[in-house]
Amino acid sequence: MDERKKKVLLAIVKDFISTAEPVGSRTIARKYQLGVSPATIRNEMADLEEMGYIEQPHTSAGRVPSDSGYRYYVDCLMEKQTLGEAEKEYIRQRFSKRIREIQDVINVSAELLSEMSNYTSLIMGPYQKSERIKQVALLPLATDKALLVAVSQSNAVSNYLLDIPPSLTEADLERITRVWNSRLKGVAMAEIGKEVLDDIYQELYAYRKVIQAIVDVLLGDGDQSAGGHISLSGALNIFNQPEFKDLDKVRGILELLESPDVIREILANSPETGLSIKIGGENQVEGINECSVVTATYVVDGELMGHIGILGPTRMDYAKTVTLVETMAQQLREVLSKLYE
Amino acid sequence: MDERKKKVLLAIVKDFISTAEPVGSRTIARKYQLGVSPATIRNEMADLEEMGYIEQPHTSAGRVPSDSGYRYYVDCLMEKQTLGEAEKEYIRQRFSKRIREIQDVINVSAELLSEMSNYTSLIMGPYQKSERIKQVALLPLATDKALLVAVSQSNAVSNYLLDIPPSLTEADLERITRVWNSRLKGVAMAEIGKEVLDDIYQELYAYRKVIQAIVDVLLGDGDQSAGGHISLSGALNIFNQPEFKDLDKVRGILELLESPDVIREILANSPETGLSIKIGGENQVEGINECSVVTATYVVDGELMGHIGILGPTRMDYAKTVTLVETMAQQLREVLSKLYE
DNA sequence: ATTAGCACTCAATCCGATAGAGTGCTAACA
DNA sequence: TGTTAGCACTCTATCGGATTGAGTGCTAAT
Repeated sequence: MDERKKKVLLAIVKDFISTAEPVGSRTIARKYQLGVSPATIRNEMADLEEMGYIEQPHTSAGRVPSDSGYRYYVDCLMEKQTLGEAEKEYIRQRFSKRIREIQDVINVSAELLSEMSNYTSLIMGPYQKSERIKQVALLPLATDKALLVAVSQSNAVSNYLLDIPPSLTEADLERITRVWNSRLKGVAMAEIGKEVLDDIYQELYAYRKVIQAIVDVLLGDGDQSAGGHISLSGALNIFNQPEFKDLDKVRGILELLESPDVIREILANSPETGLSIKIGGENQVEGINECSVVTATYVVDGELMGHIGILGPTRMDYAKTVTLVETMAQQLREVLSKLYE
Repeated sequence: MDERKKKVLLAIVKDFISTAEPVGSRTIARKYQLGVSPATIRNEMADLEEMGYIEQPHTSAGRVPSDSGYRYYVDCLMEKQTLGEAEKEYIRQRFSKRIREIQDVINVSAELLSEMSNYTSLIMGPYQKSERIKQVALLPLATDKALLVAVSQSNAVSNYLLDIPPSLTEADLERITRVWNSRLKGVAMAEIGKEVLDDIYQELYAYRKVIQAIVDVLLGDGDQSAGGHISLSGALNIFNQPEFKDLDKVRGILELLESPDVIREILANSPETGLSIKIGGENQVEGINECSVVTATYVVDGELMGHIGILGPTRMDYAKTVTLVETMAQQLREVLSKLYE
């Protein structure tokens, strides 16, 4: 892979990303100064095609990057980009209001990501398990039902209806709450292990069933199945992409995005740390083989809180998308840390 | 409007609803036994067109019902329909589980409506204002923040973050809660008028600011702007409609449906009681002039709780849709009444 | 009043010609 | 040996014209 081939590949990828049209040798020679004639470029292109980096939709069309072409671009050719001052200012401004609980932060982030990228943004989290309990309360609703209210460090509130033995009085509930709060304030959900519980059991042996129910509900899939809340924004941006001018394709994608489980799967197999870029067929999830996904995680206090990502066509503006995802993950870390202090 | 014209119009509407193709005189003569020749039907059709009930996409095409044509069909020609036993059973079965709080009921209803109609279902409610308060609680989160938890008669839980004066102690909060619950249990939100409040103010004069904040948040747009929660299901069903095989049309509708406010507007101007059918241009909302909306309200205990509706193309199966909406509104009334007892 | 017959209209479909973009190959050139 | 100009070739997209077929409106006969 000599220098000139790289330049040609870079030109093809860039041009195709911005025009969505197969790019020919003449175009490259004209728009990108390589100092060689179209014929030479054609030779290089033939080589690149043989290497699998580009392909031809049909004999007399220009070349289009293949998945591996994009991969090579992303790994070796792409120049880092940084957000403009105006964009940074816009982000700051959007984060400057309405931030009381974590869900506000998540929603704003999702909107920002999709607005600024023109693709679809996905955010998963915060994960119940990495949250610290700030407070719980049990409100009696009926003789056999109570409402469990759990507030996390980040002011996320969860409610669960609990079935309780009718014998429990209001005073009982208050006592459970009092003990629980005194022992478990600030403890991460995941750490509510047996040791901690034993402590409480000792004191509240009579109520062990209720305690167990509370633990189950807090740890388990009380709210959502594994993976926390899903926010999605800009799903309809896919209508902007010329490669999705086909009704069935659009429908397929939109149907996938309707399922939180699919979104969890899309986001889930990205690494714990750093950025992940999945290009076209690299995606495990069936049905988004013409899409790429850029994901990152956000971490607070050393705990993995969730994943964020952008989904767009394989012909996405990787440089910009990567910058956006990175910036936003960073923003999330900062804003959430403040919220947690 | 003689008898035969009605028959011809009915045939046109029915045929177009089921085939989505303009219907010609020959088709009518063949498929619907009117005992007359195509030529006669053509004459009737010319008359019907002059009356504005049908129109021609172009000279050599068949006829298509106009908005007024559908209107006449709905008002005068449509035969009532009733759900099959299998369908009723399916509804019963879907309602037989997971019903603990009102939102469960709403979600199941929305899914059922869209599944069974193949159109898009919209549900608004329950309205905060018609809910009765079962219980409130104030949990201290920080020195200047408290969580207000309000549980309604139907076990709907709402959470609000309140800013409170740092001077308030935990005991203060408990006292407010106790007085509030003893005075206002079972009172409808809308009835928290000045008289009731005066009563509380008297007892808790020192806390009047907090009380006022609570009232504001419960009554006002604490949660959503006027109109309660919005559930939507089956938005992608419009991909099934041949008249929406155009990307831009689909996009337009889907964009509208992304906005809760638009949905509120669509549902809002339907009458307090009974069924409403808005056909095409009869809809006030810009952008759904090629759609029809069938709506009804659900009422519990004499209180208007919310609106439900189905949105589909003007060429919708009105008979079936009406039956579905009516059935579901009835179901909602029943299930919710049980939930409230 | 109804109907058969017929001329007419118009969208949709198919077909062939054309234009244009782009390639690969060959031969010439530095 | 690498580069380039030239050229024949391929394939898609587009456009116009002919054809088809469904359906109408009108007229004249029943």
